[in-house]
Amino acid sequence: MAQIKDVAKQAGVSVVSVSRVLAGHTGVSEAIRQRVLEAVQAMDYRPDLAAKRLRSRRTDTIGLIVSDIRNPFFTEVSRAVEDMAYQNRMRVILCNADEDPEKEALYLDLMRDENVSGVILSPSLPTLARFQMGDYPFPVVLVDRCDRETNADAVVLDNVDSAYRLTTHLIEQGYQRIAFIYGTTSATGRQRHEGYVTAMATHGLETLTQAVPATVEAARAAAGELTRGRPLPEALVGSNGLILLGLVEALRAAQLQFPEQIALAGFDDLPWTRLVGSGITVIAQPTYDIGQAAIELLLQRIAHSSQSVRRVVLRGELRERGSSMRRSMK
Amino acid sequence: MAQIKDVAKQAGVSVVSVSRVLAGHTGVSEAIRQRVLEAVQAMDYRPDLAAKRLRSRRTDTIGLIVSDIRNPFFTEVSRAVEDMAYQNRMRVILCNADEDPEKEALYLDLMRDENVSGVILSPSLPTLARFQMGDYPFPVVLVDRCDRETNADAVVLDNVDSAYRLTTHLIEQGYQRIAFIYGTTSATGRQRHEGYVTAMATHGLETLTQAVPATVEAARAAAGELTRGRPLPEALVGSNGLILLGLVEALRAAQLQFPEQIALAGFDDLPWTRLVGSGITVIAQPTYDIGQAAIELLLQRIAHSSQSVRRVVLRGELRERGSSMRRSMK
DNA sequence: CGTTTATTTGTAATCGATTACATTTTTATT
DNA sequence: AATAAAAATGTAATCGATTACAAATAAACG
Repeated sequence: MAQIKDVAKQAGVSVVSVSRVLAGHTGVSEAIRQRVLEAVQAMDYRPDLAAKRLRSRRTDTIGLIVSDIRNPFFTEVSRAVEDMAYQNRMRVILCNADEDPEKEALYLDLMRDENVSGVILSPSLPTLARFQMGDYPFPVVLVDRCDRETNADAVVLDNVDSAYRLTTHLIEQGYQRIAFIYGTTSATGRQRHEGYVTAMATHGLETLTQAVPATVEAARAAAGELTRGRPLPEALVGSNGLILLGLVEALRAAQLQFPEQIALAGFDDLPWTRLVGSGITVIAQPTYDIGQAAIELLLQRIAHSSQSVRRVVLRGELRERGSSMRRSMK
Repeated sequence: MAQIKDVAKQAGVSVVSVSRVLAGHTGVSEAIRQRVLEAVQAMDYRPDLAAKRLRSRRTDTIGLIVSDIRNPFFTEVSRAVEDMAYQNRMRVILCNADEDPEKEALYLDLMRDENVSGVILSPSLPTLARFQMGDYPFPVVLVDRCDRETNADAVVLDNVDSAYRLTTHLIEQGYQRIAFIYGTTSATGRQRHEGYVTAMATHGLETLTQAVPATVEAARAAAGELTRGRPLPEALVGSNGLILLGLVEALRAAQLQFPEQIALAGFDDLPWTRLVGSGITVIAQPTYDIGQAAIELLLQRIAHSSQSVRRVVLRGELRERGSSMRRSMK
């Protein structure tokens, strides 16, 4: 493998000149620049990244710690982050914390070892609660999850508003006994719950909620319970894709037709939501945009470590699906 | 940040001793070992990875290049690879090639720059066709995709057999006009097609196939065409999860009930396959096992670069779902 | 007990780039 | 044309660990 001194010899210049050309520095004559580039081409020279990182004390690597890689929301965010990162000549180390605060801590530690330039993190509740800017030797941008108190750069959905709009939409369709099943694992569930509560209160309706761990199984169990209650809820709303999946399974198990006997709605526009029953009305998240915004924030923060804290709030899009059975009853 | 010489000073030993203790070398007295470990603890010393990698010429990093991170198959494989890698003190760089051979080449190049210890790759067709062991300065293990000629370590599903079993299952249920829609983007589609053809021939049935790019849209279009043909096929089989999704959409668009008017089956046990209609019979892939096997192969190859080439073939599991409408007709 | 051998420990060189600083060359200015 | 200022180039030090090799210490043996 050719190294910088070989290139220098070939081009008849010193190693610094080669280094400067490759770093895109100014202050190097066009003649030398050409000779160096030729030599680099001819020898197919690749700088040794380990050496470069050691001396320059920069890794140009960012860490992405997602809560659950199986959740399509996060895979889409990852895709965006990866695309943007490589466009900016940065590398990505992807870590999947599986909603486990310990794994999260472990990976954050690892990021320190790797001396990353920055981290994008979707924190679990305990981590979020403890989170302090400056706890880490690298900038951190939160995605998907953060709360009012959090003092950190973040990119999130307008959870409260989206849930409010979704709930109001159902109410306008004539539904009144609307139950909300939400995940307690993350801050998003809480916020979406808040929007639901507000919407119900605004319309003078009683709330009916179930807080569960954000898993398909827990949601199924909770929905099973709700469907055995009387009077039967008129609609069920799930706070994310996994929970929504549990709800569908529960309705099938209880042999309840939707939307005829009970309506369904929720968050995350997963491919299957248009295929079950006559489709499920959902709030779609701009996942790619979220990832993109996150890395933009991070790159800005890396460049200007002391700029003011920013929060990017993206709007969820209501996608109405299925027949609106109750509209006539309004 | 503490560095190795600080630890050495604190422990009253030389830097080599510290290095040796941390490397887990033998030939270091218990007394020194203890003193060093104490100092390391006390100072919260973390070796500088860039320096370590530069001098040792090893990165203990593996590259994982998947064809499409949005495909749940690959996210699950990634999860397994990541879990196993970190258990073996290795890092993972995840890259998503989006089924684009150019991106694939780009990432393989990047792996060389990163001086990775090895790579796990799910190759696109062009890359697979050109693939030669020894083309890369690191070992490569293929996953999901390889063909008979490929001379490389690989972990794959028994695609031909699984497709044969799935098709035979349908035939035994009384279906005869069975259409097979398969992706042309990867080797798996071809192989599954082969299993289908063999099963049909064995039972003296005529084949009916559509080769499409492996996307939801293409599958939907192809299925639309098939459903407009007369006589109507009795069953549609999709060669992977994305195609299956396209088939479902096409049937909905054509207002065909399944399995009453036309049956559906395919590959990949995605969560929604049990929720549409009365469920879809599928071949489930042991995704986690595939990832696990891949990294095991890779670690072995890294340890013994000249061992003989291995291919791990895992068996798909038939998961029957939905009512078997035609059994009576058999 | 002296000599050989094995085991610990330490000194110095090294990995391959970047950066601080010094030097030379060029350009601008009077 | 002489001098100051700016630009281009090079020399040497450096990043923080590992490894080759040498030296010191301990164990083994006749």
